[in-house]
Amino acid sequence: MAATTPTRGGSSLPDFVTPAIGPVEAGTLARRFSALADPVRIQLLSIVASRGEVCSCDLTRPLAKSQPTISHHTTVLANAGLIVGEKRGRWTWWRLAPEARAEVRRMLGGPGS
Amino acid sequence: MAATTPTRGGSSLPDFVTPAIGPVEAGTLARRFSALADPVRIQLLSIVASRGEVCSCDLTRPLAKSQPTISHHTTVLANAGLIVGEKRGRWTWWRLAPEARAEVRRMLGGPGS
DNA sequence: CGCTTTCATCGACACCTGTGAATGTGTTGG
DNA sequence: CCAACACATTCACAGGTGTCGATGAAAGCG
Repeated sequence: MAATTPTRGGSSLPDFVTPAIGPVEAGTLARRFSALADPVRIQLLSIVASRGEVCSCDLTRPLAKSQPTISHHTTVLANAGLIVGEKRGRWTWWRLAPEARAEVRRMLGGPGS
Repeated sequence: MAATTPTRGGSSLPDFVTPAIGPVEAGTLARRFSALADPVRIQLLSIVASRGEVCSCDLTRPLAKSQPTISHHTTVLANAGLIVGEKRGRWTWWRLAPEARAEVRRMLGGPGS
């Protein structure tokens, strides 16, 4: 027999490996990571994080994207629970979601590399 | 005048906001998050992290995916620098990349929620 | 030497996603 | 009121991505 045989029908372990993370939680995590898997959204989050509060009209120029695109990205980030928007007057002000604030700053400025 | 006017052509700040994260670094981060933006890869990483060393043939059944699909996901994770593969005999053994080990465990088991 | 096993690659398909023009909705200001 | 503005929504399209069957390459086994 080989030195170290992969888990076939071995008796030491069940037929299949029990994942430490189940499919449901994996989907939740993947969906959250998907919200961060876009350069525009990373920069958008970075701007919101650095300025505290930003309206959409202040995002189109630095991100060099059209207004519908910016609106799309803010919606994605909001649905992921990373930012929250408040309509004041005719502007929508975006800031980091309080619950995700620490995590976002860790993701962006943390030991990413 | 409105209470708080968005940064238009204001004189207190430059015409456009300087993002705390530039486009290049944003792309790097986004690419890394893209590798985690899939439920199968999250579970795959979780299995590798919990068992230390796994060969591809031990992944097809718990993940309920075909062999080419597993090969695709391991390639993606390896290209992202999250896992490393070593060919021993006819099996390819996967384990967490040493540089990314702490980060991966934080991503999966950390205060993700 | 064949035969099997393990994995990677290719090709094809369905699906998802980022993008922007056009349009709609609500608000402000004259 | 009506015009201008900020933003969301709709629609359409190009490109990316997950998936698997088929095929190929490399390594062990009899």
